[in-house]
Amino acid sequence: MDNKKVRVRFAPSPTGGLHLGGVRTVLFNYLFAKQHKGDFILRIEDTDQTRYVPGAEEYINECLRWCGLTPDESPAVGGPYAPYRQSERKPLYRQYAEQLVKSGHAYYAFDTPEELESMRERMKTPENPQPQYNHKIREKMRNSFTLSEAEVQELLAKNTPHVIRIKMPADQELSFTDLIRGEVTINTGQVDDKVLLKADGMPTYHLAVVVDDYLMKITHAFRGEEWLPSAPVHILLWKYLGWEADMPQWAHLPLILKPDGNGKLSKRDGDRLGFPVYAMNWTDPRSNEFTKGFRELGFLPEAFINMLAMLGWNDGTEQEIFSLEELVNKFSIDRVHKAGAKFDYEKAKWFNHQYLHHKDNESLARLFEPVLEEKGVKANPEYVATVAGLVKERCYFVNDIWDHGFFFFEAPAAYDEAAVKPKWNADKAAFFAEWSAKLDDVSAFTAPELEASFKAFAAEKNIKMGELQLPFRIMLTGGKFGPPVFDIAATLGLAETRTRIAKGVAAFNS
RNA sequence: GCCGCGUUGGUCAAGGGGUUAAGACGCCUCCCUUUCACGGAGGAAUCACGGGUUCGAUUCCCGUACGUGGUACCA
Repeated sequence: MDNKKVRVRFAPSPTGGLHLGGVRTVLFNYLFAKQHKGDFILRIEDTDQTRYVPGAEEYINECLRWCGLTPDESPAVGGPYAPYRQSERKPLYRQYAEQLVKSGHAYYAFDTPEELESMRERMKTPENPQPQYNHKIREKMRNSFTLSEAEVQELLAKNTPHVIRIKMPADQELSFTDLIRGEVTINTGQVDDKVLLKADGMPTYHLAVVVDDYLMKITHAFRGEEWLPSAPVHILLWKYLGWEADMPQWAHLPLILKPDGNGKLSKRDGDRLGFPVYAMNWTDPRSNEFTKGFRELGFLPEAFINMLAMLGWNDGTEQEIFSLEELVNKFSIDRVHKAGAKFDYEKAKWFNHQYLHHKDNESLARLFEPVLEEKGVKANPEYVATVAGLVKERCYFVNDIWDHGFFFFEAPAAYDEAAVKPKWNADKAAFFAEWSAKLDDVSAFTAPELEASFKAFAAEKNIKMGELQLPFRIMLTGGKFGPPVFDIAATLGLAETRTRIAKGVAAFNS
């Protein structure tokens, strides 16, 4: 279409934790930008002062950082189009709203909130349960259509609170091309005369996106599907302001839905169904309500990102595991699904499992370090890495390393005696005592050597391997779990293995 | 109510006028392993419905149903 540098933006309002769907929007923006060697911008849309939540912006920054989706321009790092916080751009917007009034595409409205409320009450009918301030109603309200020029000027001069609303055409089919949905047509009569500039002088989203996207030279605008119905307002604004040639291409992303149907996924669903919805832990500073995040639950950022990418997009092959870099290369907006996707936490866990399974032991050990610390365990990094390597394939989360390998850090406190005792006898007790004594002869304290020795001695004693392996495992771990027994013994080392055998034999004998 | 968007197994989904309609998650069976897992081999399970168009529709068109979003001086 043109060879302008690609510039996209993620424009959240700082009202709370960052929803998984928001992160996906960030992701798609980021992938698209990076693929086209373009810029990814973070713009904070804090035009609603009543909804501003302290800390939310920092939280968003941290989420992006954790995910590795860092913006090229943002309130935090600045950039050539600063400021990137709409509240700080406040003085900018009024002139454009006024320009629209002058050109006849917008008008002053002096209706008070109470008047609006009463209008809605009055006009409400079963057929029209939600009356809009539209081309019909505006004839009945207090605005620069119904008021004389003189009256308007007087009200303005007296600083009467007022808003500026767009004048939507009564009946005009407006079409545009959506990168995901193709041609979309909406009748302008269907949407109300949206407020552009609020009484407090702040722009609404509708004015602010258009003005800022223009000023910041945004080329592609990706946003959630919930914006589709108001797209005509934005498109008209681009036209009325005379910027049509610079209008970004639109892409309305499908929504992420509740797993059990009925509606878009919300924080509440996470609480209800037992999974996270926010990227990271979030505590609402007002209500003190705490919400658990993917990060703190043990998700790896690369797994989280990968999972999100596959929620609504695929590359047409059977590949499901993609690095960020691969995603940047392979992402294409026209392969984004049109329909909303129900979130599947089981699949999300599977992604994390995949990443954990294939992560190198040293990194895993580092991630596991805090857990060990919390348990009050001191262990050298090499040892932890070995353990991680042994148990990682059965872990979904980093924390699971403890559940599957705690016995590497502390001797079993109790034994699953029911699994051993029925078949326990003096021969077996003798076997372990003697084998334990022979352990010095093993050429190297490794799993294969140990197994060979164990096997040979079992044959000598004429006891089946199978009869011995389970008791051995239980001596070492306390129960029927863990990696292969000889790996455990080799990792534990000679002294510890011996101690545990002795303790185990004693326990089983009693 | 009105308007927009959507609809392939339970979920994510490939495909798109003629196919045995991929694959993944989950579930089940078996193999490996005398723990669990990993891995491997199988299995159950799908084109919302009705009309067209066509020699032939899951695929194109139109309806209906259902889902979902919007309908704020919130984004």
